[in-house]
This record gives sequence, C-alpha cells and structure tokens, in this order.
Amino acid sequence: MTEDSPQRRTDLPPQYDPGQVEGELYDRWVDRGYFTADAGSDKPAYCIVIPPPNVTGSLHMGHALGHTLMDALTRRRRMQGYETLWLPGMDHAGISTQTVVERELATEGRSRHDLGREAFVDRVWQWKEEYGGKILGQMRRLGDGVDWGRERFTLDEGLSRAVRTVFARMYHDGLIYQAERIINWCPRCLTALSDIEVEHSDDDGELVSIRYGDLVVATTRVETMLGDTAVAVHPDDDRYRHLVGTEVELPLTGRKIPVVADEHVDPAFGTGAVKVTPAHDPNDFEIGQRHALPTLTIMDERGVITAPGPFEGLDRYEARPAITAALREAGVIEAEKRPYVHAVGHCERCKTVVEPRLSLQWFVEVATLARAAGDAVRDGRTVISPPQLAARYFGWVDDMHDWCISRQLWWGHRIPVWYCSDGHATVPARGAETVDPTACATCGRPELRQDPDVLDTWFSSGLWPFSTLGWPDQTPDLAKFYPTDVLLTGYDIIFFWVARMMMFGTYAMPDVPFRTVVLTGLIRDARGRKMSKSWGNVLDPLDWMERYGADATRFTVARGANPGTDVPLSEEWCQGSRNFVNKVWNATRFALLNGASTAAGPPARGERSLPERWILSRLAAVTAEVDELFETYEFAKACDVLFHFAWDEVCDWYVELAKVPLSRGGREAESTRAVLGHVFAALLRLLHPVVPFVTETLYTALTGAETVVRGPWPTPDPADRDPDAEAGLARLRALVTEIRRFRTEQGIRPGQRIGASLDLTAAPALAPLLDDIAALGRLDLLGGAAATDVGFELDGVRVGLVLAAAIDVAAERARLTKALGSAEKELAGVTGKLDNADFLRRAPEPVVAKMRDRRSAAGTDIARLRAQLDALPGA
RNA sequence: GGGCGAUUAGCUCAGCGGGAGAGCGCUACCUUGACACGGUAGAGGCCAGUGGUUCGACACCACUAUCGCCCACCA
Repeated sequence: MTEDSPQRRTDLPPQYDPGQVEGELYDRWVDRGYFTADAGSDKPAYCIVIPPPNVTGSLHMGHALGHTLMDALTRRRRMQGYETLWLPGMDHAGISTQTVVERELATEGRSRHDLGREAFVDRVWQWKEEYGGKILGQMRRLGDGVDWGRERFTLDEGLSRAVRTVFARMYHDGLIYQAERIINWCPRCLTALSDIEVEHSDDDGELVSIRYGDLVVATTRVETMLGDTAVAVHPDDDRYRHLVGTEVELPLTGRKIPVVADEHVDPAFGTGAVKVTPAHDPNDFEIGQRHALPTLTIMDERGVITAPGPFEGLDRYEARPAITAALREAGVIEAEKRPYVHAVGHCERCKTVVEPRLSLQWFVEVATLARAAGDAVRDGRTVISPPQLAARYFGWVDDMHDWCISRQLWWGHRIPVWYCSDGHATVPARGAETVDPTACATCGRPELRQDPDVLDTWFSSGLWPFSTLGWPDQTPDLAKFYPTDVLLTGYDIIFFWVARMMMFGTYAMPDVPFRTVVLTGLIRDARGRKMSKSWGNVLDPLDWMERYGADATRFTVARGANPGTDVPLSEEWCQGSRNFVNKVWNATRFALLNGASTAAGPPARGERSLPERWILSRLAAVTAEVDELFETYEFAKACDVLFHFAWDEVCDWYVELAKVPLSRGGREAESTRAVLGHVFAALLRLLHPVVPFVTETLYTALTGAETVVRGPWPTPDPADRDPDAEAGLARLRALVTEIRRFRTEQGIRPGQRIGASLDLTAAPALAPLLDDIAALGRLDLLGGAAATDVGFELDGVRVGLVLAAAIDVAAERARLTKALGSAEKELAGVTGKLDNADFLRRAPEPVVAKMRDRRSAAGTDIARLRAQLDALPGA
C-alpha cells in the first residue's frame, strides 16, 4: 500500500515461524534494558521475586506455568508505567545438589568422605559453575522478563550475611535452641529432616502380638523391642490397673521393665498395652519423659542394630524377621501376625523409610513466629488468592511443631554456632552477627570450633524476599521494592515456603514480605493425572517451545490457569494455541496488506459505520474485562476472553465485514484502515503479556514503534460502548447464519443463486435487519466467508430466503415445523410465567422485562416460520 | 482420624438463582486473494442421587453415593 511508512512491514510470510524471531527478540529486549529496574525511579514500584529454582533444576511445566504468569503480571505493569522488577535467582538446594554431586563421585568410586569437607564443597561449587543453572537459559527461551543484573543465589555472599544475621538475632531472642529430641532421620541420606520433608504413605505392615509377662503388647515394629524400657497402659483401664507399678520381663533379654500408666494409650486399640521405646519412637519418647524412663538406643544412624547380642549388626529390616522368629521360638508370640495398613514416613528425597531417631539438633521455636505469620493474613496485610486456600495456610501456621533446622550435610549455610572444649555454645553477638566469635561467650576460652552441620535449605529461601534486595543492608532496592507485590507459586509449597517467608518476614522486617500470594494449581496430564516419569506422561515445555514456539506454550499454560485449580495439559491444547497465534499473525497480516494504520486513529464517533461502531464497542468492553481479570489473577478467563474476541469477533466478523469497504476504496476504505489499525494495535497490546514474541513482531510492523514492551497498556474508552451497534450486529449475524444454514441444509452449491420469495410484510421482525444491511450495501458481500456462501442479492428493501426450485421441500417443511413447535413451546412457557401473579409480584423488573422480550421474540418467530411454511411450493 | 474440593457434551473444564457453554474430538460441505495451523453449518447433555428453600434451582441448604487432594506421632 502506498500509504505505508518506511519502517512498517507488510512482507510477512503466511505462517508464523516462532523459532525465527524469539531468540533475537529476547536478546534485543535485554540489550535495550527493558527489564532493568531503576531503584531511583519516581514511578510506582512493582516487584515480584522469583521462587528460586534449584541449581540442579531444569525447566518443567510447573515452571512454565508460574513463569508465564509472573511474566504476564510484570509485563502488564511495565506497560502501565510502573517501575517493575522481576528478580531472578536460584536455590542451592542442600540435599538435592549434594546428592547429585555424590552420585557423580560414586561413578569415580569415591565418597564425599574420601575428599573431605572442604574439597567436597569446592567440588559442588565447581559442579554448580559447570552444570548448574541450566534453567536460566531456559527462562530466556520462555521470554522471562527478569532483571539479570540482579540475579541472586541463596549461597552468595550477601544472602549468607542475611542468614547469619537472622540466625543470630533469633538465637539471642530465644527463638532458636538446641535440644536432644526424636527427629525424623533418613538412614540413607544420614541427616535429620524436618516434618515437611517426610512424605507419609499407607504401607502394608504386620501387627504382631507379643507377651511381656502378664501383658500382651501389639506392635508393627518388632525390632525396636530390644530398646523397650517400659510397658504403658491407660490409667483408667481396669484390666491392667493392678499391674501398674509392677515389672514385667522383656522377652529375649531377661530385662525387667516397669508398667506405667499414661493417658496417651488408647485402651480400645490392640490389647490396650503398649511397649515403650523412648529412643526410637516420638510418642514413646514423650511417655518416657513423663515417667523418667531411660532411653536405650539400639540402632545406629544407618538403621543397623547396635544392641549387643545375636541381632547386633543386622539392618533394621533384617532384624525384624529375625527377632520375630526368635520370639516365636520363645513361645511369646500370642497371635498370628495380622496384616495392618498404617502411615509410614518416607524421605522426600530418596523415599527411604524414615527412622525416628534421638539426637541433638537445632530448632526454631515457631509458636510466636507462626502466630505473627497467621495474623498478617488474618488482618489483611497479606492477601491469599484464591481465598479458599487461606484455610490451608491457617491450618498449618496455627498448628506447627518446632522446626528442626540442622542438617548433617556439607552443602549449605554452616550453622553460625561455635563451641569451646567444654561444649559451651557461642553465637555471634547482636549487632555483629557476621563476625566470627573469637572466644567462648561463657568461659572466655579462645579455642572454638564451628558446628559442623548446615541449615535446612528452607531457612535461606525463607529470607528470599528481602535478602535478595540487599538486606541486612538498607539498600535503595530494599527501600523501593519491599514489600514485594506478588508471590506466585504452586499451592503445594504453601507450607514449605510461603509460611516460612511470612514467618521470617514478619520477624525480621517492619512489614510483610509480599502484599499478595497468588497460588496456582499443579500441572496434570490430559486425564487429570500427576505427571511422573513412571507414568510416562511427562510433557516437556522445552519440547513444546521447540515445536510450537514459546508463545503457544505460554498461552496454553496460562489458559489452563483457573485460580487454585490444577492445570490439565496435553499436546492438543498446545497445538490449539499455536493455531491461535498463527490466526492472530494472519489477521494482522491481512490488516497490514490492506494498509491498516495507527497514524490517524479511529474516525469521529458520528462518522462510524455500523461494523466500526460495533467492533470499537466490543474492544472497549473487552479491554475493561481483560484488565479486571488481570487484577484478580483470573488468567484462564483473561486468555479465554482474548481468544474469543480475537478469533470470533475480530477475525470472523470484523475482518470479513471490513472487506466490503476496503474493496470499494475511498473514504470508507480510509476509515476502515484506521479502525483496523486501532483495533489490532490494541489487541496486540492486550495479548502481549501472555504472548510477548508474536505481538512484539506484529506490533512493531503495524505501528512502526520501537517496541510494545514499554506499552502503553490499553485503557477502555467508555464512550465507545454502543449497545445499539452490538444489538445490530447480533441481528445481522443471526440473519447471515440463518441464510447459511438454509443453504447448507438445502445443499445449495456455493455459486448457485437462490431467489427471494419471502414477503417481508409477513415477517416484520426482519425489518430492523434491513436497515443494518442497507448500511452495508449489497448483502452478497456480507461476512467474508459469507461473501460467496450467501450468494444472493439484496433487491432494494426486498430480501428473502429464496427457495430455489431444487430444494427438498419436504425436508424444509419438516425443519420449519419443528422450529415452529419449539417456538410455540417457548411462547407457552414464557406466557405462563407472565400470567403467574406470584412471578410478577416477586421477580425483579429486569427479569420480567426479559420475559416480555422473550414472549415478543417467540411471537415474531412464530409469525416468520408460518410465513416461510406458507411460502413453500405446494403449500 | 481431621480438613478441603470435585461430580455439567466422548475428553478436559467454565458457568454458580431467571433462556445449558468453551476448547479438543466427531459429522457434512468448502483448495474463497489473511490464515487448511483455515472457513461454514451441524450432531451431542433427565447439569451424580434424594429431599428441602424459592414464584423460579445446574446454581442455595441438608443428606447420600462416588472420586480426588492436603494434614495427622494410635502402637
């Protein structure tokens, strides 16, 4: 087109090729600094910190979902003129990473102990530099608009200072303590685990009844009997009351152990008598505490029996049958083994059955922290979206056990506690938290050694929202961007992470870590199952991006993201998204080929044709709707609204209607070009947060602008709303559809004409259509696809469904009769309502009005159908 | 053992007091100068069951059934 300005492009290929543009565009965005935040800016701040993926990690569908949504939120705010910061980074992922490197060492036939601590940690860093952070490149591929200049790692220098500062302060505030407790122990990883690193599953066990002197106890853990130091019964249990205070003999050992009375025992379960093993069971430990029972450890850290005797050296699972056999031989097995399903804890990382183990560990006392974390949500300083998931959050923070934070690992933040030779603990002083102590705080001795253990990974990730912004220093970033605006993550880590950030944030900072928590669902396959390697149903976003493009991948996950519900995915969905992206591509291409332009802006309201009034009205409505859906994190709906507006309204109707004036040229064509340009520019901007690449390519081609990344985000113009035009188009569409249906059902060929014979005076309801059509000119140019489909002419004001000679009169009569029947039924139903006094009295006025409309519409339908029936040949 | 949620078209899901919807799949027709990664027209549903509230219930309430998920130290 001759009007094209030089920088605009019209030479786009008929199929969008994402691979060709995505990488180049991303680099350009980064190079131009679009994602770089300025803490000194006057613009309002908008900040999201990324949930740090594991260094060992690779981008999976869960990331694709979360990152797409975070990117969309940030991109929209950026377009709106906010100073946006989306801060990237990674988590050192204690156990995971250590395990990966240990496995690598194992292939060389070595263990971490062969290397020693320092060399091993060096080795992990080396691994991290070489192979870690693969996911960062994959984030670029997805289009994540993060500020790479602010990338952080949970083990980097600044974050380590934050960890030490918080630890020391909490210690001095009495919120961190050391204690000997029963903790969850993984005999394979050889470390303590927190409660949430333990997964429970219902496993098959066997309940064995064993006679201890005058009592019979039932247990699923026969092997721990070697460590029994009592038998407990309920204090009110009359069966055993006389035995309380006496002693019974522990089989195989000859040891005498006391019978104690304890409320914990359920008299209705089993025999009502419980063996008590304080060193190997958390309940028994507490019973032991209450009755001052000795703790007898009979198993080492690998789960091997250490009690002297015939079972010494056996693994716990070898010991169980061996001891059972010995008990049977001793004649103390009371009943046959009974199958029994019970919940068994497994190590989240390696699935090994967790062993409760008595050991000295560091704990966070959570009561006050958890209360503060709960209150922050209760009083609305932080909002959880969707709100129904707040219940889960409260359920957890309101009933939380103390958190075991020490791990017997080497990869992580070393616990900042030093011991003198007398075992006194020294923690860096308040105000000098990052300075290593040089003398024991208790006895002044100078020789100190640091605690060998490291902190739970979640300790450092719990500080993420402020440690990444520079805390404990008072940095400009912290001042500008804290509290952050949104924390977006899957609902599965509400306990692991969200609650912890809330605890630390409310403790260490003057305000909450984030204003809103947006929880997404989990990724599922097309049949709603979890994705897992063993099911073979894992979908890979990298594969999708390769074959369908980053935009299609993003649109697919975003379109599935209904708040708080799981996101089913399948390759077909992604193909659909790819098709949609291509549709947008081609429609914009059509606009470009026809000289669409944003230079002039849409024509004045009084000079707009019906289709122009209609599409601009719809654009205003959709803009407002999409904007609101973004505000409320309704991503799936926002995508759905845009999908249908773009495809059904812009492409299928407006573009087709636009062909009429475009073919005529002149002022009408000018006006159409301006409207096309305006509508497509707005549509591309609305779509940009979710599908950034294709929209950038098209927007710059259409407008000649440097980028769409900087906006502006469209704002709806309420003055464009035009209910009359929307109603007019609805009538027009209904008529065209009716004509097309008639042609299809009658088997009328595309080029074949049909003549008119319906007298409009018999169908007055059609009259308003004529005005609409008259405004458009010839009906045979209506509606694109309709152009040849419709194929008959508007004859002055006379129009009609014209029955050609060759139609199947009987079939048409049958169809019309059926339609007449349902119209009469509708009329009867609605009339019945309107004759109902109760209805008229109680129903709200709009409802009544709607009923009247329906009655009137049914009436005209009946008249029209009768007229058509009468018009049939042979009537 | 507690808590939460689901049950709507073949599949995956929206709708949540007044005319049953979408995507994919399916049927028929169409190589139409943006797009076959397309177009047009269709078929397909006692909205899990039973009671209740209401002028009116797929939507609200109660119970039942089935299926999920989360939490949980009854051996």
